[in-house]
Amino acid sequence: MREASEIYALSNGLPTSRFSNRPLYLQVRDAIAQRIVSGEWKPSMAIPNETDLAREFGVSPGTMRKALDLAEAERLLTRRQGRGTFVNDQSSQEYAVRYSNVRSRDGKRIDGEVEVLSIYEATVSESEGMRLRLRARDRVHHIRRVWSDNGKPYLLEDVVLSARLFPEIRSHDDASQRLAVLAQKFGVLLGRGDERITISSAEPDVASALHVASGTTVMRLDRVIYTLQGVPAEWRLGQCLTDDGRYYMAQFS
Amino acid sequence: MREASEIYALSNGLPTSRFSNRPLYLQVRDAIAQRIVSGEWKPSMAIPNETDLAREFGVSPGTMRKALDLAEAERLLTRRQGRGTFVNDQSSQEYAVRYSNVRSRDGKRIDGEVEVLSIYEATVSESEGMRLRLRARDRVHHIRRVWSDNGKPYLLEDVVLSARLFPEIRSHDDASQRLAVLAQKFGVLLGRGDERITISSAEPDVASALHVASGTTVMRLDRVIYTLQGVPAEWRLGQCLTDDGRYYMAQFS
DNA sequence: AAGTGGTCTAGACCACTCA
DNA sequence: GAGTGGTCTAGACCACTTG
Repeated sequence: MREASEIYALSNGLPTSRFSNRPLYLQVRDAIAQRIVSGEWKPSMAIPNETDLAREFGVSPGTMRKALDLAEAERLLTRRQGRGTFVNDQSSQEYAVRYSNVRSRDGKRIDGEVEVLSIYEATVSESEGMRLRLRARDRVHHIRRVWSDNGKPYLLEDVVLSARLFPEIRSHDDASQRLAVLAQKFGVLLGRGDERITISSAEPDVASALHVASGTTVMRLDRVIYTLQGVPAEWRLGQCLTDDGRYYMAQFS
Repeated sequence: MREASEIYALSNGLPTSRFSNRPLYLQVRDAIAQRIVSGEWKPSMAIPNETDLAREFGVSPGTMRKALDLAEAERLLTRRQGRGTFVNDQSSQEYAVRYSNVRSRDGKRIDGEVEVLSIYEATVSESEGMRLRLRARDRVHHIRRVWSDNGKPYLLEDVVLSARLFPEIRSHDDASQRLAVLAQKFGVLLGRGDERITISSAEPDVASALHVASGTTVMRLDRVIYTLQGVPAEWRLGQCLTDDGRYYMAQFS
C-alpha cells in the first residue's frame, strides 16, 4: 500500500517520494494542509470520512487517523463524532482572536474597534531582522493601529509583517484585520507564538494616540507569531493601558 | 481481553470496573498515574516496556501505547526510542521551574535564592475560596517569601496552598520549595495553570521586602495552578520588579 | 437506519541505543 | 545482536448524530 500513497503524492506534486524517510502520517498531514491552503478544501467545509481519505491517500485507516488527529491538534480541522470532519474557518470569531490575550475585568477577550494610523512598506531594520529571522534586504510591512473599547483607546500596536508571507498589504482594510484573517487570505497557516511582557512608560506619540499623558505607565507586549512550519510571520509591539481592570491572560502547562 | 484488564484493575482496587464506560486507555493512564503517586514507580526509574505492560494490564499494545503517550504529554513519563520509558523527576531542575515564567534580560529563567518571611495556617477567606474552589471552613497554608537574584530582591510571593492536598507545611524548608517539588512529596500531580498579569504599585510592606520605595510600579502576577484532575492546588500573588530587563514570558498556540 | 468519528485489537517491520 | 520505542497495517465494534 505504501507505494500507492507515494505514487499518488508524486502524481499530485506533493513533497514526498518513494525514498522519503519522513513518516507517512506527517506526509499525509502536509497534504491535508496543502489542500486547505490551496483552497481545494474551503473553510467550514466537511471533508470526506477517514475511510475514504485513507483509500484516496493509499494509507491504512490508522495512519489516516493519526494525520487527522494531528491536523486537529494544530487547529486546521475539527472532528465531531457522528457528524464528520470540518475545515476550521480561521477568520471566524473563535479562531481570529486566539492570539489576543488582553482581557477586560469581566474575563472576556476585548472585541474592540480598530483604527489604522499608518501603513508603509520598507526594508527590514536590524532589530526586525533579528526577531523575524529575515535577511538584510528583505521587505516588511509596518502598521500602526490603535484599539478602542467603547470608544476609549486602550492598546497601540506597531505591527511588522514579513512581505514574503504577506506580499500585498496596501489597503487600510487589510491593515485593520487580525493576523489570523490575513493568514487565511494569504494561504499562511499559523502556529505558536510567544510574548514578552514588561512595564514601560509611553513616549509622547504613543501617549497621544492613547489619549493619556506622556510618560503614563503601560504594559509592553512584545510578541512574535510563527507559521505552523516555525517561520516568523509577525512581530508586534503592543503598548496597553491597564486601567479598568484590564489584564493579560497567560495559560501554560 | 477486556475482562482481564478489568479483573486486574478490580483486584488492585483501581477505580474501574467491568461496567465502566470510561475508555480503557484512560483507565490505564490513571493506573500509571497511581503507580507514580504511590511510589511504586519512583522518579527517574525505567518502567517495563510496552509489550510487557500491555500484557500486565490485559490490553492490546495499541491501547497501552495510547495511555503511555498520554502520560508523556502530561509530563508524567519520558519515552526514548531505543532506551525505554522513564518516570519524570518533578523535583529536577527541568520540571521544578516549569511554572516560573519570569526571565532575566538574557532570556534565561531566573534561578534565584528564596527567603521565607512567614508561614501560617488559617481558614480560607472568601476571595481565596473563590480562586481555589474551597468551602467555607476549609484550611489553607499561607506563605510569604521573597526571591533574590545575586542578592537583589526582585519578586515577592504570597502563596496560598490547599491544605487538603498539602496537609502539612510547617518547616521553612517546605515553604521555600517550588510547588512542583512539594507536589511530588505529597503525591500530587500538577497540570495546567493560568496567570493574570497587571500593573500595580507596591504597598509599604511589599516595597520594604523588595528594598524599593513605597508606591514603586510592579508587575502583578496572579496565578492559579491546578492538579492534573483540574482541582486548584495553589493560588499565588506575585509582585515583581521589572528593572534590569526582567520580563514575563508567555507562550501560546 | 445509515453514516460518522472514537475505541480497541493483534499483529508486523523499522530506527535507535547500548552492551 | 538484543531490546526499546516509533510507525504502519487491516480489520472489528461502539457511541453519537442526523434524516
